[in-house]
Amino acid sequence: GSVSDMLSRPKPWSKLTQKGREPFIRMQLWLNGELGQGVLPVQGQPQGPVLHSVTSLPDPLQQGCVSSESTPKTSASCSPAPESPMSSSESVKSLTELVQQPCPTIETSKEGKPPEPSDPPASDSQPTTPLPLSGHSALSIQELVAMSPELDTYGITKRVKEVLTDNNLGQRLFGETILGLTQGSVSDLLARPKPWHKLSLKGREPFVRMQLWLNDPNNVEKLMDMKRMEKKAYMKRRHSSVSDSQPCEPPSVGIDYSQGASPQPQHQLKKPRVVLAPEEKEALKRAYQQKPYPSPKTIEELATQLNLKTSTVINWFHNYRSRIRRELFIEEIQAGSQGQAGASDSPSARSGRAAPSSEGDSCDGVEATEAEEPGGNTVATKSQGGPAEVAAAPADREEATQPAEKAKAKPLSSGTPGQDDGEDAGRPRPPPEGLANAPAPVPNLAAPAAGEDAATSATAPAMATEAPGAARAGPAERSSALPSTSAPATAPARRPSSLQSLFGLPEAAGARDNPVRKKKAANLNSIIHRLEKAASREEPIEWEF
DNA sequence: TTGCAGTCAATATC
DNA sequence: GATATTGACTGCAA
Repeated sequence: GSVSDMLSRPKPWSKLTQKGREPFIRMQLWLNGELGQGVLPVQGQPQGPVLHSVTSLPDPLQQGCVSSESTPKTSASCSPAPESPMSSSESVKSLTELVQQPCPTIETSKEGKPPEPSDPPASDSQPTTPLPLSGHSALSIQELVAMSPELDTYGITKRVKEVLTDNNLGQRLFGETILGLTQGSVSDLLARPKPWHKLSLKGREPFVRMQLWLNDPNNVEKLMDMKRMEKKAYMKRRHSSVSDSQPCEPPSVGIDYSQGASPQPQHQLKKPRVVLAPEEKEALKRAYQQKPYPSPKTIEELATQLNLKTSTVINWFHNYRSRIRRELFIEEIQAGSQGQAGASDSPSARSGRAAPSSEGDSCDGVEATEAEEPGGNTVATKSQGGPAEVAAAPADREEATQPAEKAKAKPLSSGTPGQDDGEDAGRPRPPPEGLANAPAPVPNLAAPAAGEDAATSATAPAMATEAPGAARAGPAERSSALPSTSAPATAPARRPSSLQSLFGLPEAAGARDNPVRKKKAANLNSIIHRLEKAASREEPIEWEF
């Protein structure tokens, strides 16, 4: 719809916002042949991200390519003759050269504003966001992201971590300066990188930036310089504030923002962060095990029973699903890189990193999944329960996903099945029950009733069948993979070698994770999702608590 | 409307 | 003080 509208009623450049200009830039690039069809599957990718940083570029940078000129000029200004469709390789080559230059990033931010510790990069897309590239880089980074060969995200993060550690550089500085991300995001990214093919274009950007950053050893030096400057600035401020006290720093925490120009009384608006109690988490996890995609009604009930806001419950499920998925990715990667040691190794590896997480909640799913398929049991337990059926298809015990948690739960408590909610033993409720003792009103999601079963069982077989071959179609993957799969899959193939040199990569790296695993995971997600969908549609039976 | 990706930012932990 | 965790939010797509 947007495309149609845009094509039929294009707004004049001058009336477009930066964001609004993006599509035109893309079109121009596409017309120029700089963006091969498959190369920039913008569509596949959740909108705009690609040019996101372009829009957020500091003006000076923008001028490079995304100038006030009419969009069409854009590419022209960046790259040679607009008419002579620069071959991707050529364009890439030029980009490469640009990129290879010592990244101006640091200087930029440095000059622009002394890295004031306090300055919260305006909420908007990091106006101060350092971009590792100069002028043209604005677009270049986008292009690079779109055209880059498959990168080994795991390897990149590993290297980055090493470099940061070796040089005693913090995630915050690195994130804000090089990636334009906050410390938390950087930490998450470094600890749990998603495989390249599962990343959207936007999601790939940080990795490309990291790779570019790694390519130039000088960058480390620059970052260290920045660190020094930051420290200096901090000391200065500290001193000054100590002497003249007041105005500056009381702001400390949340006030930074208000100072800017927010007319609203932010302090009051600030709502306290919700912190779920362990019992609540356990309860939610159990609910998740039973139903990763709870119906609104179920959510409502959960919220009521746990005395939480429904939005909190919803968010929790979203986050949990998402994070479990990521854990799974890591598993894949690790499993893949660690000499396919086989499933066996994963558990340990897992425990190594994920486990640490407190109750290891985050990994729950993963572990389970991995450990997986305790499958067998699931089947048994779930007798007729939805997923259970699926299990029927040996190959796909994947469904274990949900049960997944179980594995994890185990440690928690070899709980007695059925306890708290007076669950009936026979119930499919995942053995994990760790929470048995769960003090809280842990809702017990009973297994779907007959009705659902019917539905599920009906579907299951079918899916099972298709599983092997169509594995990748799994929903989980589907969504995330769609864009990536389609694009990257093809792109790398015909990608100019220059790109490889640019990224200093031997080639598509690691992502070649264990296909079997991938398949299983995809399959699993697919099955679960469908089952849930089907089950919820049925409605007849609600989970019992 | 729902689910997801990507993030932020508060808070917990090391 | 740095890093890890996690609830919430934004923007999209289907």
